[in-house]
Amino acid sequence: MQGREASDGTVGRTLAVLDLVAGFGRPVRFAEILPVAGLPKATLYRFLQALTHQDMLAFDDDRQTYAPGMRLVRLAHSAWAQSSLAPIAREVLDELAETLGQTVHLAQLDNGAVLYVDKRNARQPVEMFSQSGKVGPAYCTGVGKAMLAHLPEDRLAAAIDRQSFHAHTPNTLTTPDALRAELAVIRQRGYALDDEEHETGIACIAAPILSGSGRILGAISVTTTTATTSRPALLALAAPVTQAAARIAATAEAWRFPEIKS
Amino acid sequence: MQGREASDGTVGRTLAVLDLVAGFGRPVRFAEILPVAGLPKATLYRFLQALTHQDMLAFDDDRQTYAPGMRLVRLAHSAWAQSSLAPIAREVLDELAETLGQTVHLAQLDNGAVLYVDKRNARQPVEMFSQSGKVGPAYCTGVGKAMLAHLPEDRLAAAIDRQSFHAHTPNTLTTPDALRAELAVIRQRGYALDDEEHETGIACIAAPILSGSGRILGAISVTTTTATTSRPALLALAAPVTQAAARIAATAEAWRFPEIKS
DNA sequence: TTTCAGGTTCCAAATAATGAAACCAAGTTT
DNA sequence: AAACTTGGTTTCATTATTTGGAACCTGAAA
Repeated sequence: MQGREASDGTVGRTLAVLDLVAGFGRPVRFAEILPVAGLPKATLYRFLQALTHQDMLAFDDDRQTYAPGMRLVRLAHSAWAQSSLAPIAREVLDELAETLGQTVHLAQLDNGAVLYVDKRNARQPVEMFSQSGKVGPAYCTGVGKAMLAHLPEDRLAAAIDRQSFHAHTPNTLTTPDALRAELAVIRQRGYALDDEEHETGIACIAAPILSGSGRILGAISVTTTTATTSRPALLALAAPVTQAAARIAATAEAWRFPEIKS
Repeated sequence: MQGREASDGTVGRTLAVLDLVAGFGRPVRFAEILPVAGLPKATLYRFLQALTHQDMLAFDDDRQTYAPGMRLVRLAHSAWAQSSLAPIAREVLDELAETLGQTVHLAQLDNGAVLYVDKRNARQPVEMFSQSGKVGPAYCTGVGKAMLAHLPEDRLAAAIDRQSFHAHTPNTLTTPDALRAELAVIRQRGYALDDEEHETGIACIAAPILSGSGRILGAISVTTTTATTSRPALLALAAPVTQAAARIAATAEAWRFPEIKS
């Protein structure tokens, strides 16, 4: 549930509180935060004041609750536009979703968890509000495993440490060893499968997006339901998905090193 | 270009640097930030370190540049989902875009500027942060004027103070007085028009979203091109737009005061 | 009226932030 | 190759800020 470790200085401590408030997923009152924050009353109070004053939190006068503020939305726009793979992958994602007619996700690894940065819905009138920014587990999702498989050992160990290994379904991998074994297969084979490991009836196939130097940048996946798509049909998606990932990687490469000295 | 005034404490100062970096709109180097930050080298350095360590900024080792970090995207997801009007207005927006077949915007006022929190493109798929989180001027946009028109005097004065009054087109209102006169009309009439004031060839009609107590919550607009839509046709949209705004307001009201003690 | 819990403010001590200056590492120029 | 630059990082004594226990509000309930 926690997250950041070295809470350097006042800033770190304050931002931890911000995370905390955001983590509730709903407006919260002072008294609800106090026990979980592990800070003295006065200190927490000052932090909340500062964050509110900075518009990182919004305080509802009537209900006396704190919620994440709009400044974050503004800042996230920049972050999304310039630090995520989303703008780079946009066209490939459009095309993939179009030709396959399935739901497509683009994700990046964030602190051991999967951070979805973009999504294309099959066709439906969007049942969930925009998934960008949403986080999910790494050990039981296609994109998560695809990325973990290409992490250097030290970072992998750290990431595995943070997994909850909750058995969402009978197929969920519930031990580090089982996961590591699976990752070896994925690395070898070039793509990952989520075989109803997160949600029964939902399967997906995912491919890692790797930089030229082999660093993992992100992953994309195509999600299907077992009801509508057979196992062979799912495996048939391996080629288009890995190819799309490769194209994104190539674009990213070109993008990151544009100005080569003449 | 600046923004927050009372830079309370270290946190405020640090977040100001975050804004600064985000404001560049592209990865920046230490030396580029230093002159505009107005901080001693060592101090700026420490701030950047802290922000990077906190994942609010991402540092590119190769290119030695700072860019907004992914933690912001994660946090913004919460903010967007629980503090913006977007989730509340979603259905109305869908419907409005569907029936009118035009581009629809949902915006909120943020620090004197317009913050777009959701959008429906004429036909295209939804892209979250690509448009959400974007900021624009208030004095020359439909949603901006619709919201300014319902601001209490003190906040209005502060907001007007922050407008640049740049003449984007011949129709742009370029003085506080002209703007105030227009706002009176808008308040009276119930909706705002952007008559090619921001961009030639683009017109829009916008309606404010007001709480029961008359507080301005946000605004919605329908955008059209003068090429495809005549003036009368645009005015004909007033009814559906104001009605949609009213429905959003009603939903917001219900949403904000759900649990009345029994 | 009393009690109580959720909030807010005080203030001396402890701590963390500050920033001028020194330093380092790559280039560039002379 | 020695002498500058430019861009970034570290030091450290000084100083200002943060800290948090405790006192204090304030509105609601008993």
